[in-house]
Amino acid sequence: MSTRREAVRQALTGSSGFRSAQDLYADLRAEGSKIGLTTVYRALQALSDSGEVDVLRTDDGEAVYRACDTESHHHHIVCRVCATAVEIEGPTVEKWAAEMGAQHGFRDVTHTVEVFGTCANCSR
Amino acid sequence: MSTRREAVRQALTGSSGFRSAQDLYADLRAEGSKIGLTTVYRALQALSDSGEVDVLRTDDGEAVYRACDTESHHHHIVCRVCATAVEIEGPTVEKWAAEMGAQHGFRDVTHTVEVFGTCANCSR
DNA sequence: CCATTTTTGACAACCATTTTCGTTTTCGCG
DNA sequence: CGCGAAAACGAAAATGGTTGTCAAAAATGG
Repeated sequence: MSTRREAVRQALTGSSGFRSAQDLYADLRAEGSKIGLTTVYRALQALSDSGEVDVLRTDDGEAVYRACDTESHHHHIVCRVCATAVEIEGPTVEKWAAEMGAQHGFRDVTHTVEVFGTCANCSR
Repeated sequence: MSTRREAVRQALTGSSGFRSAQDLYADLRAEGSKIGLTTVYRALQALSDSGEVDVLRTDDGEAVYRACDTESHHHHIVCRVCATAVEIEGPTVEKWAAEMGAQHGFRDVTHTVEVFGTCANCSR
């Protein structure tokens, strides 16, 4: 169902790195789609609710989305220049977070980790 | 100088955990201060520029601030109910982030880590 | 085909944050 | 003190990403 949502998913999958809703909207319009901004937001919300995409907030408060290859819990290392993201795993961090929680009496501990850097391409 | 900025700093220092600009504004007004919202924002921006407070974004895009005890790099574990924050250190994570960066050819690697949970008090 | 439900998109509403701008306060200095 | 420049302030308006509204359009299924 819902061709539109599919279009948003593909626009997201087709580009590496984190994209904002407005970015995706612009992309789709540029391709000739008559999609509305509202629908892009709705699609992204649905996709993030179902866990198909990751969401995080930039420092200026914009929400950015990314389609992930794996469904399991993982993190990213994002290039601060070109926004390319590489998925990374961190058993170390997972364990550390859990330990810290226990140590301070916290329950149901979750965490967000984002690593930023300048990728090999962009640092040349 | 700037009595107002001092008032904001104290409002922030006086309360544990992360507070939003609007929260602090409400607090100050409740205390009888005639401070304006604009000034609260300006003060918080100045304080964060000078590194005296930490800033991060909640999932709904609001900016929250916290006065930290130490000036060195560290992270927090935040109660998702009462927003109380405990400072934690993570040599493990620092090392891990650096390693991951090197491994994928990233330079100037930085990272943000936030741990959330329900604190002992609130989980009762 | 028609009725019902779902999806869509233009537009208005929201709300945190920023800008603008005229006023007030602070500060340096005679 | 007293005065003028500079900084700080606050009210109100503007901004901009995101969400809500609602009527039209498309899918669904008798």
